[in-house]
Amino acid sequence: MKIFNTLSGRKEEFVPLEPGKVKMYVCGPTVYNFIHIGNARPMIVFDTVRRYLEYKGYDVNFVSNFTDVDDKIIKKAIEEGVDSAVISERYIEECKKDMAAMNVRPATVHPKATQEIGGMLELIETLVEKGHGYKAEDGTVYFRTSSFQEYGKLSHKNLDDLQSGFRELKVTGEDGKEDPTDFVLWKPKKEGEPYWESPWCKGRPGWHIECSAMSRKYLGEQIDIHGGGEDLIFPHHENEIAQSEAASGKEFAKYWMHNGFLNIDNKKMSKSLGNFFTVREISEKFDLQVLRFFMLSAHYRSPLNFSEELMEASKNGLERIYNGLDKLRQLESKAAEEGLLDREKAQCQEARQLVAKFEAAMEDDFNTADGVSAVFELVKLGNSTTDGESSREYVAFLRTTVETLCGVLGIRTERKAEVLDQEVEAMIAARGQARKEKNFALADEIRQKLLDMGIVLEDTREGVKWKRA
RNA sequence: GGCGCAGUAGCCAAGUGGUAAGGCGUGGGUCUGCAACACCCUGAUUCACCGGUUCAAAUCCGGUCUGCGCCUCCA
Repeated sequence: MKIFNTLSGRKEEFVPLEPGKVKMYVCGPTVYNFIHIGNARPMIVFDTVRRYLEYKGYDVNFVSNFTDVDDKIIKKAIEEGVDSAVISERYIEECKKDMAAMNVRPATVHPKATQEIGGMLELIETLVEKGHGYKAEDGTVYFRTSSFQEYGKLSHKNLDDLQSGFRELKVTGEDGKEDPTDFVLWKPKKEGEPYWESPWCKGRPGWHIECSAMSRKYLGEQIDIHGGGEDLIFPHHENEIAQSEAASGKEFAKYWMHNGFLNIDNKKMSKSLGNFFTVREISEKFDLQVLRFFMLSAHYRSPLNFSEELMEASKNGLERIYNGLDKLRQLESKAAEEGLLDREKAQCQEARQLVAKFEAAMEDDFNTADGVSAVFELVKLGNSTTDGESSREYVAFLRTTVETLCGVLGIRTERKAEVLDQEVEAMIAARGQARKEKNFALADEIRQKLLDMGIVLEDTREGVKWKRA
């Protein structure tokens, strides 16, 4: 299996630190609002990575944090006149709902920054002791980037360029920093902000130290995979490496994976442009399975453009898979023949080749777009080689194969069961009766009434189907 | 200014040296009382442009044009 490693800029063969096990950490959201669809991309991408690793038999320890102390959370808390924990707890719950609807499995552990302050203080103390951190006059503790030789190795920047770049920007003069590229490990509290005691001052942790500390606590000093959005490469992940490696003296993460951005109409999503969507808003128009399927339609490292039109296309594509599966399920329940027919043996072989195609795609740096195409080909194989004569074994084989691959992608294959109320049920029955009697005028009248109520009827070979418009 | 990415059919998107996957849409057909649904079939002599390397290039090299990202909180 190959993984593109941001550290080397190349695809590398994946070799876990410990055979059969994978330790992976993914930076989670700051919970000051409903998550937006940009947050959803890494969630879906890395959930899929995790599912594939598990499909391959790895025991995956997957840790993803919630950042629940942050300026934006505090700001919102002040606006609402509540404690900041009220805000963060609220949006953690909402985020979990969205994740469930996107079929993103809960992580093995979801640590919250505010519950992990002890580990952060310990880590900062270690850094200060080793000369990698220092306290400024106002109590702020900074990381001394010049003390870490490899600073810049992830983002492929060199410290000299960074320093000259920063000097031009550095007029704000907040600093007791030794160097403009130094970053905050601990900062003093301001009036009305949540704070914790520390050897330096009452205050709260810097953002970067949170992930280093939580990763260390739950996964140890060295992990296999660290993931997040590409915008986190610098400075966040660069700083995590500096902190973790300066403290432990060991390589922090072996493979760094970064997903590309999600754009709206080819522009970066932002509130000021008015092209900002939360996952919750999207869920009002589309089942979030569609959002997941849409995100998997491109390679995770490519930028992905979001639009309603593209979502509509994904919805139709997903529907094709569901329809194929429906057909297989029906044939399976009615099959006359049990054992495999002769002609079906070759077709099973064809199906196995498509599974191999799917796996090869996923082995190649999680090429989900190619993987999805294998699923479509499997669906076509099912549609075009099965009928009432097909054996139960063949139909069941195709069905379970498609379901398994969808499972790896995290696409749910069970349609939501909806219930009709009795009145509608009765109208459909009445229309059926009218059709039997060839009273098509009445039948069409009833159909129109149902349509006005938002129920669309379809007369299929297997009987009358309905759906909501 | 520094670092980096991308340009493949109407749209989305794989493929990165051996003669263009897949999906959506379109068009045709099958089914159907009709409609709708569904399914099957259908599409690039060509991969932004110009040169070069090679028996062979969408794939490698050089250049041009266009779009985008990071360098500041950001998934």
